[in-house]
Amino acid sequence: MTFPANAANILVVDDDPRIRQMLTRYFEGEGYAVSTACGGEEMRSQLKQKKIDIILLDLSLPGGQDGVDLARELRTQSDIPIMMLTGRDDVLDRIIGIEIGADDYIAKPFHLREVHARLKSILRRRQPVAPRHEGSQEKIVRFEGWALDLLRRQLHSRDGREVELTTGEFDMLAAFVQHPGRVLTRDFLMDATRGRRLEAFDRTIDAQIVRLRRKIEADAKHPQLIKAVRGVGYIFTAKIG
Amino acid sequence: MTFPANAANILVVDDDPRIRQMLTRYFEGEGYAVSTACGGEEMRSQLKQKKIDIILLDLSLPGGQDGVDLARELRTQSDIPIMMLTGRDDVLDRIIGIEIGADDYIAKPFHLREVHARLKSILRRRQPVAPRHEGSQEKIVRFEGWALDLLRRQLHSRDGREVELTTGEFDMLAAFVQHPGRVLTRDFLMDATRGRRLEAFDRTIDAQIVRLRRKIEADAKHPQLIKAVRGVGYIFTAKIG
DNA sequence: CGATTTGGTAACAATGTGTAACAAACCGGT
DNA sequence: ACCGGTTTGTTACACATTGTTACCAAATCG
Repeated sequence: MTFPANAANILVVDDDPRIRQMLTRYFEGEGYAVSTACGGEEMRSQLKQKKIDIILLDLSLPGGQDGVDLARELRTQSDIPIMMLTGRDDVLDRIIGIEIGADDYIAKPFHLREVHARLKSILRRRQPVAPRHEGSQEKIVRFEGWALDLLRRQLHSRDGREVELTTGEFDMLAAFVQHPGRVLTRDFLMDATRGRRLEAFDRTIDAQIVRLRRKIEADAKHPQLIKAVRGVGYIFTAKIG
Repeated sequence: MTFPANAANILVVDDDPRIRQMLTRYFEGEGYAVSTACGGEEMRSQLKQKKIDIILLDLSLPGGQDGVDLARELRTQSDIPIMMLTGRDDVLDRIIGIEIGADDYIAKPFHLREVHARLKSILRRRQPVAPRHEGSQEKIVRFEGWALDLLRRQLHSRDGREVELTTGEFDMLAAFVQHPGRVLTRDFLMDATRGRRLEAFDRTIDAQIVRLRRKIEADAKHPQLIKAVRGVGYIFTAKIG
């Protein structure tokens, strides 16, 4: 299942309630889910309860454990991205933060937009996009003389010749062969092939269907493989071999 | 094999040529073999070529990777003793150095005799350590007739001939073979190959992809190994053997 | 059967990638 | 420090792909 980048869960760990509130307000406004903790104890309990995607951690916390300790502790247990918030813009602070394993560092006072920008950057580069299919073994799907290689993203026709598919065409066809004989809604296809939502009056899917049909249907006027289901979406009607 | 402490191979990593020269002259005068590097790149290539017994490493290096980064990287790959050289005698510096895994720490400006004394001390401590177990495990990845040696940073073609890759090309290919069948975002690739962030309108990755393709794709016009995924990044589509 | 809705498609706009050419940075050897 | 050869980053433009709009035809409805 995909979600927009800003559906991420943020955990803010800072002893200053004003900072917590500021960050919470801002990021909730941006569509994130925000949890807060004022110290290590609370942080641990939050982490146990919720799936946190990134932690904004104050470098200097009161009490026995400051941010450095917490960050180090976190690193031994998980690889949740950490962005350190610190009082001064000091090279040494930065070195410490990065050394501990923080993914970024930002000095107070900070601009919320900058925090947001960096946070997005971290979330993006942290992990490559989820695989579209599991395993690196052979995954070749055959139908009506065609052979679609899901790993190599290649389509071969009956005579073994490769038919080049664009990114979008391949993703679309892959979605179909993985759900043969089922009606796939435009919403579903949009999510599967573009990872986006379908807007009102959006003909993106239809246009892409036309393009795909032109490459794989014997007679694009009378499609045999991909048929429209009026008012719903499309269905892949070939038998998978 | 044992050797007299003075026969040790020293690698000096510092961007300041005066420092390099000073240390080289002195230690060569004392009977050591001295190699130098002014940055991370050179350090790695020296380490590949020569058997190094101890590294004198400047804490603050210009460029993307400073001494802290390098020390951390080194520690993940070997246990060669490291003596950090740093600009100030700062407690924090010391803490950082030791935390990274440096064996000792000395502030500039230093007396050569003191460096020598500490160096001997470290080497004495290290003597009993078992000989390096480099290559104890090969890391060779095969795909489509190619063989990529991740430790030696070499690529061999089907007929065993070596194809020379630049640093950037190798890093890029290494990132791909380690995540086969996954879409890698430009952000991810930038982080993995340059350790930097992707700027807006940054075509660095694309340019590097072109260069890599020219070396490993049979037909760069119709890439089989590295395919673009529109709007996202690239995917390595070969089966890893 | 005419009105209305929905899908098919062409045409074009918007966006993204491929690539050459050049500039900048880097490296190894004086 | 300087120099020549590499390598990498940037820019510009060509080309490819996708998104949007408009219009037509087919299907559906009353």
